[in-house]
Amino acid sequence: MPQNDKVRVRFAPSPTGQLHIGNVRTALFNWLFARQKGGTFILRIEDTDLERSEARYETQLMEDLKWLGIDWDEGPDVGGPYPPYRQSDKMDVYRSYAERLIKEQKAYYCFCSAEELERDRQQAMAEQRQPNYSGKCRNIDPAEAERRRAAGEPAAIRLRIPEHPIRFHDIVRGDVEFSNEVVSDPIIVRSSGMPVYNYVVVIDDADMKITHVIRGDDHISNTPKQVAVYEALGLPVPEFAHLSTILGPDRERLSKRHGATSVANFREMGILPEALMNYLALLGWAPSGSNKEIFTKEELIREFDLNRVTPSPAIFDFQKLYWINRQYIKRRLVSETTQPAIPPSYDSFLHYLMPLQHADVRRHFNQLIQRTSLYPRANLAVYSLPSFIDKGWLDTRSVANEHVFKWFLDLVALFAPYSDRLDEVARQAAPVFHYDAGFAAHNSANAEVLNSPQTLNVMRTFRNSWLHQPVHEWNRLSSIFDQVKMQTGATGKALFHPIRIMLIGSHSGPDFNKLIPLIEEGSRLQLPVHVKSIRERINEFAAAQGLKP
RNA sequence: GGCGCUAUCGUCUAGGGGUUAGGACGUGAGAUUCUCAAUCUUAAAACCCGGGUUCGAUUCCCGGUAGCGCUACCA
Repeated sequence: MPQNDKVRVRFAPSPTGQLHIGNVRTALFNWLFARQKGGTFILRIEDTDLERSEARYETQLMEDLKWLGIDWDEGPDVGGPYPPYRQSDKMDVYRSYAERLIKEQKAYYCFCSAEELERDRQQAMAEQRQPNYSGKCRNIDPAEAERRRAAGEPAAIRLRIPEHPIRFHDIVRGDVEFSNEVVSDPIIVRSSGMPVYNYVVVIDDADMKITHVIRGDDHISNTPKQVAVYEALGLPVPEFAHLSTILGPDRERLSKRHGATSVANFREMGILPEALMNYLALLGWAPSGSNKEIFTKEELIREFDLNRVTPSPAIFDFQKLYWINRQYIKRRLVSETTQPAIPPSYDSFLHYLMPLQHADVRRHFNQLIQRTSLYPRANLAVYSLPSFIDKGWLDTRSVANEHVFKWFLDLVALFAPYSDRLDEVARQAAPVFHYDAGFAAHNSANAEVLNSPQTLNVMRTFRNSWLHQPVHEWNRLSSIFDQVKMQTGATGKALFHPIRIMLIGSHSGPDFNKLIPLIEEGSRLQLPVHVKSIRERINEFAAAQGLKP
């Protein structure tokens, strides 16, 4: 075991699909451990399965990690002292180690066919025995084996498992021991010449001087085989830490049918990266005796402790993630308003409010417009509105657009605290963009308010006050409400509910002091979807309702 | 089937031989702003079962049960 050495850990995903949240958690724990110990965090791409590996997943995986705030010191893109960092570039190394093992008789050629092996396995299962390899080729004379190979007979290479129990230490689970009875000689190189995962992973980890192997506990049963490889090769065995599985609400391994499972999914939902990191860190780990829930990245690095990681599997709780996300959304909004030095512009929107990449911002804007214009009787199938934003609209930082962005900023700032996911903002803000007077006047949800005795009077009075105010400055807003209050005697709900129905079609919604200015300002902007002014809304409502002046 | 891992409120967890078993999410109730959301207060809610060790076990040991994983010429 490497002593006094600097910590070196690695995250070794296969680029076969979207980065799964369980793997992200593994990456995070490796990274936190490395950063705390002042060690090295390595990214290695495990693409020995050439059939399923794709280059695009490799790039995406790196982007996902960066988005989350995880950086690496060595990897396929940045290089490092122990290249290559992609397994497919390393085949000859694996082969030469295998030849060495054969020469030292620690491994041997196996001529059994796949069908033969499968038959043995089935039989063992039927007889309720451990399905081990029979050991048939174990004692074939090396010279004989060479002859058969030369004759063209296909052969895999198997490792000779020692005759004693294999034990290793696991930081999360303590000492683990496997009887050699249950670990039968594993294949390390296929008859095709392709080496097998359980073998290459050892060589890679040893070559890269990995000190701690932190990975998912689905590897725990493989570990004895790997330890045997270390020992056969005479390489130092690292420390292991096997992290528990993340489950869905039904206690099955978290998968797509449970909803979001990839980093990309969470990003699209408007989960902030720091919220995701915070939540994931708390899934299977908690600091001693602490009641803290919200941790900055720095706090996580300082307080993380591999020894305190829980061995039991954890169910992924979306509700708690959303709650944490809300905490971070609020924090962002607060820091935005308490830092007046930052102009409320496109840039600040990009960098402070929407923690998203450019493409994401564009998509969120699009969604905002798309969804809102469909409200309220939405047919979600009709989801393709003009993608005006893509046409460089966002990139043109003209003065006019600065106003638009400022307005969007206010819009998001008004509705974001109502949301625990950023993608919810669009839905919340819908009434600003879409106003349907007929719906407002006849929606059954509004019936109770509409039928109450004071309602008509309040609506009429508000309408008159508003329409006869020549200039509606925001500081006059309260005086309008005071007027209506005085003339009708209505207060509280009786006052505000009818007016809100008239203006946004629903009796509940944000504070008028913020909402009305926002609507008025929006109505004067050149937006792709016209925001109806208060005046327009009042008039349309009156027409739909048959309201007389 | 075999082997392995795991087991504190519904969920994430703290704790630990004697505790009113703590916190958070969620849930219920109340307060509050015109409403909803948010916020605040508050309530209900847990040591898987059986043996052993011990004066005492939720905590330590053994067994059972259940869940999950592995059982490949996948990673």
